[in-house]
Amino acid sequence: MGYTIGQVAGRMGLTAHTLRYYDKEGLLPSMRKSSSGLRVFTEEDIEWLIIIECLKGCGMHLKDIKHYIDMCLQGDATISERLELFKKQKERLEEQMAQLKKHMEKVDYKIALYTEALKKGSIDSARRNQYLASEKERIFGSEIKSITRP
Amino acid sequence: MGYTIGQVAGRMGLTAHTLRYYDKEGLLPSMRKSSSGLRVFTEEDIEWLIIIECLKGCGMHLKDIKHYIDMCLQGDATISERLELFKKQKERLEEQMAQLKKHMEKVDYKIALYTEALKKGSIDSARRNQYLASEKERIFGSEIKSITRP
DNA sequence: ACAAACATTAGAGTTTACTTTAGGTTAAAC
DNA sequence: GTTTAACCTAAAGTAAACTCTAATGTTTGT
Repeated sequence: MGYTIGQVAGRMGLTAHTLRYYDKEGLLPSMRKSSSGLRVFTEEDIEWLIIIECLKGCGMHLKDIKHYIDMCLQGDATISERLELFKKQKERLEEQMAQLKKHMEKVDYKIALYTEALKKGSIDSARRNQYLASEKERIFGSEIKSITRP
Repeated sequence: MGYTIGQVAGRMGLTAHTLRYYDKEGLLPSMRKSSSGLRVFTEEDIEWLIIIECLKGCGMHLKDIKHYIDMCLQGDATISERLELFKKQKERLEEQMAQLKKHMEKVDYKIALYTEALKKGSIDSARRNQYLASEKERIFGSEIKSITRP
């Protein structure tokens, strides 16, 4: 009673290759093989896969997922550690979110600039040079005097 | 009159390796070398670096940055294409943002679950099994009947 | 004039999460 | 009973953006 790797792959939206890879990486602790060496997926394996998908859905790396699985196998003693893991993950996500927002601001600025340029037919080089000058000032301080273009 | 690779690297917060890599990838179109083969960074090179940093700050891949630089070199004729590039980048960022928000929701759920578990000393296996069951239903439909754990 | 600090190159290595390939074994269908 | 579809392993390949190595060359300071 069980599923073949192909059946599970199809159902889970993964490839058989990926499932073998997960197995090799120790993400499927309940995996068993038939006498002839074929993987037989049971309910338990599928549950682990669902957990893996959930954690991937948290943006977690496979290494951390592996660590989580190992902790699960150790039982309730690791609950606080598992909570910590998710808290750290939340921090990571928040950082990424902040980063994305900064990126978005820059992109919006560029879109505004180029939308304007498209109207005029050429980019506003005064504005462009002003940006470069201020960045140079920020990065090089007073080391650079000339900020004009050759 | 110019800067050495080490000076620029230090000032820009990059390594000399990275600058050589950028040069090799064609991201520094104005790079010149001294008679003895050493890179001499001019104002213009630094301006390109500032532009590269800005675009990296938009979350853009180096390949797209290279493309952008090539378009800049072609002048005002490419303005509308450059605008398109940033609009596409904005879409990409919005997608990533949506993804991150989904991740965050899942992580928050896990934190709630484990915070509760920590209080009780063990995880709520009824709740856990309910989640697994609903996911299995979603993924496998009616194919799986038994949803209990061995 | 010579050492220390800094530069050069080509090319190999790193990371993550797969994906592909090659060469074979097993199971299902007819 | 044979073809074919699906499976196996081990190992190499991929992408991005560096990062490092080794062997060598150049510049600067004393």
